[in-house]
Amino acid sequence: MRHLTHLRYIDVVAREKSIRKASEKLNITSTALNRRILALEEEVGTPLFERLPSGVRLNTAGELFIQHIRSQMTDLSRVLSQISDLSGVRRGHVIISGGPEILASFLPGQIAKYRQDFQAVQFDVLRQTPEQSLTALMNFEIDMAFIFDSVLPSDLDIVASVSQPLFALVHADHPLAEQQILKLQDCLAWPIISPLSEGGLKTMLEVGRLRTAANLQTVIKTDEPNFISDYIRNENAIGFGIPLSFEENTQIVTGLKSIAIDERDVPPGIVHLVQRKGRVLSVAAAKFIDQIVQALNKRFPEATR
Amino acid sequence: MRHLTHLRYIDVVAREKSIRKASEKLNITSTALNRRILALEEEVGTPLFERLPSGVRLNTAGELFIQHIRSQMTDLSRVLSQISDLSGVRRGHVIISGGPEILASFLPGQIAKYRQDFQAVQFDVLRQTPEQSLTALMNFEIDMAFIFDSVLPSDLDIVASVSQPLFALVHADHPLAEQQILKLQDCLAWPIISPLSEGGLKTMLEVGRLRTAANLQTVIKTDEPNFISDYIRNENAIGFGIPLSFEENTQIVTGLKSIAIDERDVPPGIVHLVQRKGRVLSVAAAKFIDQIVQALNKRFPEATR
DNA sequence: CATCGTGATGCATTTTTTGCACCATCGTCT
DNA sequence: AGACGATGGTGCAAAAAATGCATCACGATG
Repeated sequence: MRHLTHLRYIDVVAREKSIRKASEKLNITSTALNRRILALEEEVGTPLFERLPSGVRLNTAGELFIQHIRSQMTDLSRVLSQISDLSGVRRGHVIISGGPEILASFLPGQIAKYRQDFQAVQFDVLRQTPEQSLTALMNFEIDMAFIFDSVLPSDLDIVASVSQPLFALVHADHPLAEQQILKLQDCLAWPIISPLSEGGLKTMLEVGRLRTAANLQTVIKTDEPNFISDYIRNENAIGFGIPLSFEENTQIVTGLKSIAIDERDVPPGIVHLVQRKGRVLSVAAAKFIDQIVQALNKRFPEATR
Repeated sequence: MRHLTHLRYIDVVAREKSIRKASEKLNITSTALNRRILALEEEVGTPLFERLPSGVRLNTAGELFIQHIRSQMTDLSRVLSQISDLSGVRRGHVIISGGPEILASFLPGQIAKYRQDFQAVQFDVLRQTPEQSLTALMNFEIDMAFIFDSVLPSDLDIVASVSQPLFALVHADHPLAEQQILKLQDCLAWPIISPLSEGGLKTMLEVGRLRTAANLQTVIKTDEPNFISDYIRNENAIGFGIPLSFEENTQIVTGLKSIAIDERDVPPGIVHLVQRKGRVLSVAAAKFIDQIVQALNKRFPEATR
């Protein structure tokens, strides 16, 4: 798409903050790229970049303009997606980001299910912090994001929210495995695998620790649900997670057991599925969101809204 | 703007429904234009126009695409307006449409007032039926429209609404001129100037006629407020209009008098100021809307919302 | 059946874009 | 302090793209 190419040039320069770097990435000479930018600035009537000895940087006008460029590019790809949808085959590209909690069990399953029906749809799955996800959304870099237990700015549309209580994860042979519900105090006797990054799970557990004065013995810090699963098969440790990170009936599939933590000890966190406010997604992305929402409603009937 | 030119080509072809006609309008040969379109279709991967012996017509994909094009063009001009606003001078282009009732007194006054502050802003004022206004809004041809007493589709944002009771217009020497309020029956003895086009004023008057069984003697049909003003200076006829079409104190300026019709005879109509839903207007247009809303609130304190 | 108007196409020409070599400027490292 | 390297900007020739002219093929119209 010739049109798109022109726009992409500016976009890459803005991202690379250097004409020469960008020109390499785009496989053209810096001369050509430089001239395009000068020509564009001429047309707009005002410089869009500040020239620094170390490269270029967007000025205010440039920020405004690049925002428009990016919006145009994603808008165009949405339209092309709609057009290709007219001929029957659903093509498209869906870009999603989320934290480690969300990338483990639920999302891969949903994408696999979606791709059973629409094989021509390609997915990009990014692991990002909530802050990264939010700026990526605003820069049109991703279509949607899962945000776990974080404050949301007002320029987002919340597509779905699901309440996620804290669960302890233990081996099926663990002494606690037969409990229906656990107090945080019950966990004191065993080594703990606790979350590493700030926010989300870590905050939840922190709240619990303060409420119950339970001094948990952390032996490992990690955010990876899969690492936790594998580890507690080897030592009688206790890991923590939210239902979205694990299979619906953990024990059958993996020999593990997930046990709810008493909500009086740890109040549930909330996972939001968000998109940029007012943005119209491609057919592929919109349909995928439909599926996600449906799946959430089915699996967490009371916790979803 | 080179970019804009490319897009405009497609847009004009779609409007003219003929490559040759469009090429004349754009001052290029049909060959060049034709090739551009073929190239574009190649890039998109599917034809956008149906070729007919009488010209071309957009197909479904084309409709989708042209919508995107138009949205892009107006979006771009908005961004450029914002950018030029950064340097202090407010430039811009505001396109407004409305029926004859709205174009007479209120709107010219408001535009004049706005241009006192911002001389670099250019206005296009179109006279259109409500239906034309609505399609023009959806096609990004106009920034905002005044719609008088018509049903509004849901893909519009109503910026302001003001209730407009029916007024009779008479010469200052007319026997009825001293009345504070008129029943429709009072008008039977004089020749009537009634609205010509369907909708708006005509509907209001029709409702009154049915309610009161007043058989008004129409001698002239016209929609032009200025014609009505001029005519009733010459014959003791009665015209009708809404406050927005006339000066605030008619009698002083023009020797005419406007007298409210009893609202039990004719319920007031509503004038809506609308824009396309979700569309972000240029700085110039947004500021103008602010001014309009403020002016409406000031002049019709109870009738505005 | 001739005529008119439509979009498409081959080819020469014009315009635009690109690449190379080089310059001026500034930060950085020796 | 001075050499070095990286940055964006520019003159000029080559390459590429867009344009215009003449012409074709097709269908509607009178």
